[in-house]
Amino acid sequence: MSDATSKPPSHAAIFGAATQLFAEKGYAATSVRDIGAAAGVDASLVIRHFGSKEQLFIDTMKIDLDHNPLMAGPLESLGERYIDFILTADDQVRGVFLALLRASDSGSIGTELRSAHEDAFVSPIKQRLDGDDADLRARLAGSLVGGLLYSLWVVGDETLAATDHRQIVRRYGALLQALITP
Amino acid sequence: MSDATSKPPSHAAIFGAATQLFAEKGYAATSVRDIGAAAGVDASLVIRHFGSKEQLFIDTMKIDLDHNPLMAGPLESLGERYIDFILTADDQVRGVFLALLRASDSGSIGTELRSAHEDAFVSPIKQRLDGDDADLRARLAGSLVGGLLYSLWVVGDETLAATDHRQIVRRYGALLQALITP
DNA sequence: GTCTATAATTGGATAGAC
DNA sequence: GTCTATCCAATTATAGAC
Repeated sequence: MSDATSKPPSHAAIFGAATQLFAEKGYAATSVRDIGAAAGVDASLVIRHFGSKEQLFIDTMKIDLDHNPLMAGPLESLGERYIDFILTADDQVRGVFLALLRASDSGSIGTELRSAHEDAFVSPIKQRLDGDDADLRARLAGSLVGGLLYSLWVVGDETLAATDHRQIVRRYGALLQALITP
Repeated sequence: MSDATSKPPSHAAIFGAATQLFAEKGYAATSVRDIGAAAGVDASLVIRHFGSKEQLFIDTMKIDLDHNPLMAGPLESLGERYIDFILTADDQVRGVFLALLRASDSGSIGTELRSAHEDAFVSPIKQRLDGDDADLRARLAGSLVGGLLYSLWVVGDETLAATDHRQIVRRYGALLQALITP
């Protein structure tokens, strides 16, 4: 961790290959052998470097949404801007969200999903809310946002996916806004 | 299907055991051997009767929400009543929803989730909506409802689970109501 | 650090006797 | 209709040579 030689190149190669494969094909459908092959190393190295398949999954599947510019904007339009932001999230975010969701029946992965959900969908909004029911409203906001991802990405509602984003932003954003500024 | 002798008792025993095990432990964690043992028959019978594990899963994991009495009520209070109805759904519904969700990366199971979502969360509401954007509003209602199940059951938001149902019904129901009667 | 070889298990599905 | 026996494929993880 401290000196430059502590992580061999294979470590990064495995990490990169695992990140891509898990996000593309999910946890169960991705074998340690697949990861090793994609990284150009033997499968046993994967375990040696990361301990277990599950640990590697937890290490790689992090949702990294940087919404600083988003959250800094005016509170009155946060609802619409947040939904717009979510709708334009990139493929990697979708892959990680789906992989975490589908593998969440394993205890430690469930914990990981819980904290990812909290960090990405609850806390950012909660920080900008006032009042004694701010916590409840932020959690319902998390449900609302998660529900859109659920119907678009898990269910795969094609009608919704084909709908002009601006319509969804307007209608669904208004609902989110009602939780932010009641 | 037509005469009484076409389905041996083992058929029903397997069906019942599979329904329970899939809902409790999920698709991947339930083996055909587990199902056979729980039904008191050999594992090979499971395949002989249902063709494959996946087919048995699809046959058993049906969400059966009877919301006739709910949907018949006044439209102005449908939002709150629907959320209340969802929050008090029984364990079986939760198990089936979770199992379908987590196994939905298999193509045919994904199709099953799609139709279950449509039948349980979109169509019932859509039938009571008017206007040219009724379809969009019904689909967003489905997202909203699905999102509540997602955060309660998949994420396992314990704060939300410990919150008085009436508070959730009031706040989240109002959002659903805004889609029903804008 | 890296690979070869393999352990140890488990899974779904099938053939064929009864 | 039901069971015994088995096949075949795939998995994660480890031991040990280099």
